[in-house]
Amino acid sequence: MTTSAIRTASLARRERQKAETRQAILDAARELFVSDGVEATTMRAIAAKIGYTPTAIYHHFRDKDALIVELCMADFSSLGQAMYKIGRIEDPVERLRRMGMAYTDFALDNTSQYRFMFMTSLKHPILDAEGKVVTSPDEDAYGFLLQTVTEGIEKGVYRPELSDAPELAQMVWGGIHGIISLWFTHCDDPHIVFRDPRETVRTMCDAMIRGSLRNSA
Amino acid sequence: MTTSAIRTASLARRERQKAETRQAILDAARELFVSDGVEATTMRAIAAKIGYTPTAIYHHFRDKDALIVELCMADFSSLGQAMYKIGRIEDPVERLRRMGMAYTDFALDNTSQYRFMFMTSLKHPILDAEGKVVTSPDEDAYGFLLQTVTEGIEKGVYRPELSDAPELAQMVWGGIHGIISLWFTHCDDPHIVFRDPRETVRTMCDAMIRGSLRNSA
DNA sequence: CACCTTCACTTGACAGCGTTAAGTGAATCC
DNA sequence: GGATTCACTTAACGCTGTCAAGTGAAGGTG
Repeated sequence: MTTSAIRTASLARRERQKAETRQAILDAARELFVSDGVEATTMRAIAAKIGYTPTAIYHHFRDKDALIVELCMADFSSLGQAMYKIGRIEDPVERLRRMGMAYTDFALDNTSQYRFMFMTSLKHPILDAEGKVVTSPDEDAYGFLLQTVTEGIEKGVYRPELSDAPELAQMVWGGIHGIISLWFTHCDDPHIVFRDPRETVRTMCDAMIRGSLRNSA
Repeated sequence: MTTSAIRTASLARRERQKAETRQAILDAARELFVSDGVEATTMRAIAAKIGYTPTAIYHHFRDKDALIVELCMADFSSLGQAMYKIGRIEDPVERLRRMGMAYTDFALDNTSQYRFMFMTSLKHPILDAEGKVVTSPDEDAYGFLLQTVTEGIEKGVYRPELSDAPELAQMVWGGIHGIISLWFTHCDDPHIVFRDPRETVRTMCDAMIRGSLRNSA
């Protein structure tokens, strides 16, 4: 074994060890984050869970936001996968409907992640290791949505006045997001009897799509 | 002047003075709250603005949430007034549409208040002086919405499968809320070109209502 | 082998937050 | 004139995210 080979081997081990602690931080953070939510998850608690001091975390993540963003990004890949499957549906209208329901399922199954990614304003844009702005999975999902409504517009299935793809996409996304987020923040409100958000979303999708189609069936 | 008259007079003065400080706290808090948002508004900053110590505030308000809830309640009366005017519109469908737009205008004109009341989970239910749960103006507005969709259902203007008033109300409320809240949290996102939320809401209301009517025009 | 460097991690703090128990002093009451 | 009330202050508590400086083991190099 040459000296350079030894160097690279030990370097590799060091990096592997660092990656292991990094992963340990992520695992501990995920557990707390999912069970307690963002704000109740403290750097001190994460550190204690893996037997480090809080400051150790800062050698692996810029700040708390960066740590949690990384957590969420990993979970969001499952949304991406669901969207990918749905992408094979030919009819852009049926695809849109299915995307809406998949999005809803994801939100209700990953409440902490959803709350953080879509109901919080981040301090910093998401950056990768080289400092470039990252295209996160939720933006992939948005691109997917945009493409789906664009296809519908191009096929002429929507009413002529609904020709703006971003507006249409934001209408659908916003609408679904609203039912979900209102439910998250207000489902304990004693004054309001909340309906199952999944059913309300379904009703909304049906109504919104029916009202957007050219030949309103 | 009898002794009891003196007593009530001085009592009244004391109470008036206390009410004045209370109002001063509210005024200072509103200014900071509107310009900086909830989280950036600290008890210490409010107190400094009126020349008191932070603890003084706790003689007038249970905690920070209670103070801000009271602020918001006052501002929400303008939404209530707008709703009241709209209530005179005969056609429940047109009324619904107008309510949606009034709600949107209110949200975009009172962003801090809206964010706090609808995008935050409160720790405690809102209580009045006697400790009873308060019916806040936003719940009045919800009741208004509920009544409007109920009227539409009773008049038979909506499709027969849309017979659940709470679901319909939550669909409309949630839909509008989603566009607004998504815009609040993500309008600075470099990946997404956001359309004017007012226009997106209008498009959504048109589509949702058209898709909900029995004789889809 | 001995010295030097690297760097993951710790120590000990800082400034800020919401909140509270105890104290003060002026106004009020009897 | 002494007792009482109470709006407000003082001084702290425990918590947060975060950082500058230090430590010590591992690895590199003469």
